[in-house]
Amino acid sequence: MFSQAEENYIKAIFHLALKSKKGISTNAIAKKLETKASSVTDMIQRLADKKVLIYQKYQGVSLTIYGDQIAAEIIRKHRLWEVFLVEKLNFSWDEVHDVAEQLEHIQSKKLINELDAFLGYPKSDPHGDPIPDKNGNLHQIEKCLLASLSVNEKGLCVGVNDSSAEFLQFLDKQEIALGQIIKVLNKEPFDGSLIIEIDERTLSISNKIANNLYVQKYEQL
Amino acid sequence: MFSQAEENYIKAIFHLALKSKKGISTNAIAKKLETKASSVTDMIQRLADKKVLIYQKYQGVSLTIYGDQIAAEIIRKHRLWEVFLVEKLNFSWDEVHDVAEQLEHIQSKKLINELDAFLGYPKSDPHGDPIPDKNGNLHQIEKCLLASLSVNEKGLCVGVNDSSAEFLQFLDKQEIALGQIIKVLNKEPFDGSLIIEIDERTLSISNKIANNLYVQKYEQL
DNA sequence: ATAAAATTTTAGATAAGTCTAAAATATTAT
DNA sequence: ATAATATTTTAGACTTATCTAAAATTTTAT
Repeated sequence: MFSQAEENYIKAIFHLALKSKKGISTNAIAKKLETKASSVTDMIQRLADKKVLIYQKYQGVSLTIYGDQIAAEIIRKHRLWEVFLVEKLNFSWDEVHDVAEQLEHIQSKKLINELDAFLGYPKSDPHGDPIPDKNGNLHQIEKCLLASLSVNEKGLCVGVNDSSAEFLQFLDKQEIALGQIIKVLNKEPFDGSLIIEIDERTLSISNKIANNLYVQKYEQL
Repeated sequence: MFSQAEENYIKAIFHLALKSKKGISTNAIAKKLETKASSVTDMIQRLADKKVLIYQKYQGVSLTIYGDQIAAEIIRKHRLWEVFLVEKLNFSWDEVHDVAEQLEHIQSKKLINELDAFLGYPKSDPHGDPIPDKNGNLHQIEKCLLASLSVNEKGLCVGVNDSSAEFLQFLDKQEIALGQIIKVLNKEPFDGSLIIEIDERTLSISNKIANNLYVQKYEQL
């Protein structure tokens, strides 16, 4: 059994490890959790004692298989609760995060498995991120950034890279949603912006937007 | 904002106050929360500083109006979650308590009000206890103990006094459930046991059982 | 290769919440 | 009314999780 603080560290390290492959630095964890490096050192020493991660002084950490398993369970809970909030309780996709951060710490195997069934065993959360199954297996779908598509390629909008409320609200305002087909009409070399066709509309989107939207290339569908 | 520990104290004091009217003693709180009297003294001093309760050394405590309000919110959350667990997630009424104890601490006004709507604004939880409304108003229905009925009186089974898993499982085994009509056929003066008619069956139940089942007298229906 | 800069760890402090043991107060019984 | 008993509070200690400031180590730049 882990405290909420411990669970937050485990989850943060798991997310950081997805993007880096190398040992996760103390500072990276501190930044992610908005805390001080010294606090991180304390906590990772404790988590190392509990066999959740491997730690060598000054060399950063990496989760053990056990640690990965725990992280997957927390992420499963977080994402299932997000689906629940959006599908059943009328939350919008930019409102779910803080509440899911709380709900992910509730301890009850039955609760989460029944919730999974109640929701119809969803495969991904409202932001397109995959939901680990009961055994912690995370099935990543084949996806790429919209920015990586070439002119005239089409993609199915399947996820967001940035889940901040600002970005999600921007997408809402532009009526860009998961499940839509996006075709790249043109790419501007100067600033990396894209002209896209979506839902029979033509839109211009910045490079930053295109680098935060995931699509599944059309030929992969 | 209150910590989970503080919320647990507030709720415990609220429940104790329902049954006693006088100031709630340190020992009573310690017993209810399975902790030590010295820990209780520490905590009630902190809660008194926060204006949640009135405290005079050696004289016990009583919640302020503010404290009552907070207690009602926590109880509202607890009971709404219980309804959710039973109605949507296939929990039985003897399984909900521990999970609801965790869920009641989740902070989100929107969450709880949407949950309330999603459940169809239930008036009582699976044990027949009333659910406070948004404003903390608790609408107690007219009810009495089954043991207090006279021979030949009928009552609608509306709640339990003891919510322990053992008692609830006993009721399940005997197929006694809320919403059923119970008629008292006979009362045994020697041990206080009752012969009752329920669901076209005749049952003998002990005095202890009859003192833990709430009914609404037939003429009040 | 060594100095400067950045990162990480250690040491010591703080706050919440708990505990045990001892002291203070209140209650009960004679 | 006073002694015995029970309850409550205080004092001091412990754990978790955090912080600041200083020391240790690693990385980077010249």
